[in-house]
Amino acid sequence: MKSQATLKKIAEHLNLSISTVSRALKDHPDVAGETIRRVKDLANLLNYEPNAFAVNLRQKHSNIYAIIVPELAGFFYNSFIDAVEEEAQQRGYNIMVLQTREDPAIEENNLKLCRYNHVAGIFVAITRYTNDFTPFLKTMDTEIPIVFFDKVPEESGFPSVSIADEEMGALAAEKILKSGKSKVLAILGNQALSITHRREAGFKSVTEKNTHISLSCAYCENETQAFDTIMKMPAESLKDLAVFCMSDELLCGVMQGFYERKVSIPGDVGVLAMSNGFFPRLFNPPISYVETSGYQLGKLSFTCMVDLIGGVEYLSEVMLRGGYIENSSL
Amino acid sequence: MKSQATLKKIAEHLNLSISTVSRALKDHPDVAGETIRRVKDLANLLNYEPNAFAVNLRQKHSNIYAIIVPELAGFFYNSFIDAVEEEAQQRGYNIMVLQTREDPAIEENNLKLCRYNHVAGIFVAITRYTNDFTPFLKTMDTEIPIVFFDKVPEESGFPSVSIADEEMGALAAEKILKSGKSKVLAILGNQALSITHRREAGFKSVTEKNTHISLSCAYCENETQAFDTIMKMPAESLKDLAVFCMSDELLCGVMQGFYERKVSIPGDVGVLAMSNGFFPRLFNPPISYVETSGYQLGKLSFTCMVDLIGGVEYLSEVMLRGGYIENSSL
DNA sequence: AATTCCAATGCAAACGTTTGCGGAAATATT
DNA sequence: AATATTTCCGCAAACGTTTGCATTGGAATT
Repeated sequence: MKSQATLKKIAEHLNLSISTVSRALKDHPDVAGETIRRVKDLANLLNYEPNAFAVNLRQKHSNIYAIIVPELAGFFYNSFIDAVEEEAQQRGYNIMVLQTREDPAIEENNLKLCRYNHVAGIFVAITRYTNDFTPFLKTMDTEIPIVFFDKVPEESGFPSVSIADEEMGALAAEKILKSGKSKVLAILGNQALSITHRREAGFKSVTEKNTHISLSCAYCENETQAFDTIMKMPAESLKDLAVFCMSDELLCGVMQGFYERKVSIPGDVGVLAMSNGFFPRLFNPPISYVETSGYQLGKLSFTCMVDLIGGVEYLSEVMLRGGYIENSSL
Repeated sequence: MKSQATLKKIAEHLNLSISTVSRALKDHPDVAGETIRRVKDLANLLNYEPNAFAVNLRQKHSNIYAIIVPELAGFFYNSFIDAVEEEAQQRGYNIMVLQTREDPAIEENNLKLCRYNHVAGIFVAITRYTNDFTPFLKTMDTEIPIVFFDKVPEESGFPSVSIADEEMGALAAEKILKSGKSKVLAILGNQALSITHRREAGFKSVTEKNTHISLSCAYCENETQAFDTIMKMPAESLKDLAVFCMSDELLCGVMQGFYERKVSIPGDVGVLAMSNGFFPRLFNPPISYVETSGYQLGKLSFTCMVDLIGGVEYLSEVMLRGGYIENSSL
């Protein structure tokens, strides 16, 4: 039923003008206290709720921030979203989450949706296949501020917030060396991704200094490939080995492989991951990890967004550091 | 910068009326082919994109569906979202995801946002504390169709799509009995939730028929409580025992407990869960489970939504069945 | 008593679309 | 050659707000 209540209807009921009603509802000093009361009472009675379309059309922007991520699955982005949502709520903004499924075409479509809806701002972690940034430039042209996070464009110049991947990679390598294993295997992600480059570079910067250990690397697109990598390893190499997994997804694959092959951790093989902290606890033994906090990344990204909207000109590329959480896998 | 291109500007450039431009862009038969071409060319050149605010204001609804869930973390809702998104994309709709963090106040606020933005429809899994449904009724009053899924209101009368919890609970019990263990422990969720009631009822309907086994139940709010439950069990009870976990979250807690206490699975203790299938693989050994597919639930919910919009009057409460996936934990 | 001032309200334009209706020119039908 | 039909286009209203600028009546100031 219920043709929605509008300012117009309230105005007619009360023999007031639309403008007065509008102002009354926002406690504008120009309108008499008595009138404000009457208007608000009736508005309540009629369940009046402003029409966002009209409001936004008038003010030319909405109070919604968009977060675009490759995948919702996993726990990293969720904590990021939590953080951003907290900040947004406080300021009366809302969050809309979009996922790209690692598909640049969907990513482009999502950006379009954001433009179409004039969102207040966009937080985006790009897909692993994104290399054409014109859709982003096009969006920025419409004055919609964009903050890249986690998966950020390789070439700089965009406002971005990410993990200090090199440093964290180096930290991981140091811990791995301390384990005293003679062989090291690094399970890395897609080679096309800059995040892989950076973590790898950091990791190698440390291992290369120690010539007595032998390092091998495997690049895995996903959990299954990580699993296969472990399954295909000759048995003798599964001794005196330390494995570094640069992501949760890879860790999951690796651990399934180790379970399957019944290797003893940390006796024969030591394991260290980079993670948000959710998955490492699930394994037996719990996995030691270098922490990459999505939550903190979210908080940081939000302040970056606020800066951007405030007109800060220097395009900052912020880096976030995390610590080492020791469990019993190394 | 960039004052956005509008119909008006295009019209002025081409000495046409706004209406003709509008129609041209949607290939209206009333406008000449030649004109259509000219309009579209210029629109492209100027990067014209319609203003959603204006469009929506005019048509009184948006092309966005909202999905409201208690938590994004975990994998169940993600697969649900995937499914709904697939269907929506095909029809030119988009999805906006909102989370309530199990807080009815946030839930109410999210509903408000949906009303405010006149979304095309809402899919909602209610929080575990939701018992006042007036915000939902209020929303339905505004003609926004709502489909409840997974966590649905206890009292019927709302269009809802959920797992056939009783049946699945019974199936789980049957499998557990087949394991031949003499003791059974059921790790159940919050007692206030109808989902808990239903799964428990189904489970008990089977176990009660077999008087020779001893069943105990533990109600756990979260992973930690499940973990604690296991940790507090006397050692002697960890023999000849089968454990049923009604959710992934609880399974995670339980398995950490078992790891910690070094119980042999399935030798001493058998484990069976209800799950989407993601987590069970991660454990050692992989856990057998009764499957509850979020993906299928999503597909089903969408058709339910379409029905609802199509004006189907009978308020259906659809149930989804799943099979048993045998791994090596029981 | 005339002037100024302020408090309270209304007018009207604007935001960018969509769409029913009507009109003019061109074409087809007798 | 007159009428009927079709083809193409524009007018104007409507969607629900917000807001700069009047306007009104009455109180305060001279």
